[in-house]
Amino acid sequence: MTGPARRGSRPWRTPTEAQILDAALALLDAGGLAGASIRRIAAAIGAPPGAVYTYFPDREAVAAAVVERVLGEVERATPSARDQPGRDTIEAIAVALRERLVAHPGVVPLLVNGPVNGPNALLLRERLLGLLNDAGVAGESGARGAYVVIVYIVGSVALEAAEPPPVGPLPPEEERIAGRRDTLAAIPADTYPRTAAAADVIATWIGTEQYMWGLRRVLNGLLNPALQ
Amino acid sequence: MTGPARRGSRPWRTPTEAQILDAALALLDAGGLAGASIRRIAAAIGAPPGAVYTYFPDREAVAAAVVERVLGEVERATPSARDQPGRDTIEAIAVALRERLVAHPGVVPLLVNGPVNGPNALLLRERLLGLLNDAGVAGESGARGAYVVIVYIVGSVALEAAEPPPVGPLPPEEERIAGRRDTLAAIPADTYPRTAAAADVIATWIGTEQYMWGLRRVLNGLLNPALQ
DNA sequence: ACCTGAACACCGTTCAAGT
DNA sequence: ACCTGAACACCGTTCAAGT
Repeated sequence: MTGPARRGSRPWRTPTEAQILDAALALLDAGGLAGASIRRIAAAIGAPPGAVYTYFPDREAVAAAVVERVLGEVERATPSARDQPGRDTIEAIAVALRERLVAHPGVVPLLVNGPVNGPNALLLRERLLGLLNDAGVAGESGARGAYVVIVYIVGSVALEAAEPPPVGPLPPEEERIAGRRDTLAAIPADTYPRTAAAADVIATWIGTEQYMWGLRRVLNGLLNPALQ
Repeated sequence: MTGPARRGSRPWRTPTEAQILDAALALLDAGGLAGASIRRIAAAIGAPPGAVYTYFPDREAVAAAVVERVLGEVERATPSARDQPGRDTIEAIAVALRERLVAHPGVVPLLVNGPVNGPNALLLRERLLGLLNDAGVAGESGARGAYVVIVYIVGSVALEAAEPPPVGPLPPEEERIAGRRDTLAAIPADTYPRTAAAADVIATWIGTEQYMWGLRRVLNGLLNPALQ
């Protein structure tokens, strides 16, 4: 933090830093992790590869900044909303996180390839801790419950983004579910009878309905006093 | 499937295939994803880089085979155990999966970088579907519930393995928790008051106790008839 | 028929040499 | 003081040339 304080809503110190992150995100969206090389990012902004190292120490730092940018979008998409119950706001954050990350599936592997420690990540964690408290779960249970919610969100999005195609934007949800249904239809029912019987539901595992279904059960398990 | 049928308990057709996977897993353990290059794998078995392509079409196929090998260890570590309730066996599988994956943290990113579709993965899914059924949750709820369990396991392990150091074996759990406690102690309490207040619990998020705590709540939410 | 080893088109990162 | 562009040490993958 040697530069001047950040001003207004622009989160990056220099135009070039923002240009690099714009280019990195666009390349991640278009070509996945492999497409977002330092050399291609540099080429996209018309600079030699080495120029990137004026602003970021290494590739990992660029990745971390891209994650931070996307988490910032989630932060801004879910205003504090102090008037609704904590549980509803937790669900709103979970929905916004999935929505933003599925919109940028190339970013998802970055969540898992290294620690997520930026200010926006810390802010989301802080908010979740408060919301669990608002929902009636305080102290150690609140802190443990917040992590279960994080695990559910990250795990869901990671498995969803790991589906083919690994590059380019994800097709619409119905299309991906239809593709899974086709794949599942080829599974031998004699070897995997339960899978075959449940194929139509398994096809929808990566969809919004399953996400909300699971989120509600997870929150039930966390927030119901009878189950503590 | 053009080769001869697989014989006995050896899951790989040729010694060289097994050699490649041994070398890949050892390199993943030692140096993470970046350390397990095709060229290094080939060097480890004393072959030119191109030799790997006699057995695997590309790097992704090697990665998928390594994942399959680790999932096979889980399969063998959790015999069917038809005499205990479904819930207990689900917990046993969840424990075994985490144990095997944390032992090979370099394998974890592979779970998320592409689809996991091998026979051992399908077998684990099949077993989970049956166990949810045994635990009293059938039909659509059983199929949805199985995925929530998978999401919880994969999400937990992914976040745990994403902690530094990204290469080499993970230090003992207590050591990693102590490291997290030190990091968390540096977080400004005025900006993140709830994080600071809960720091000692947050430090343990990556530990066995949190994993079991969350697993039980998740299963409570899934298996309790009153919450369906 | 099979495998090798060289080659191709890339990487991330560094750093002397220029301005 | 800053940036460039070339260089270094790597990649994954292909394939002609050998045996």
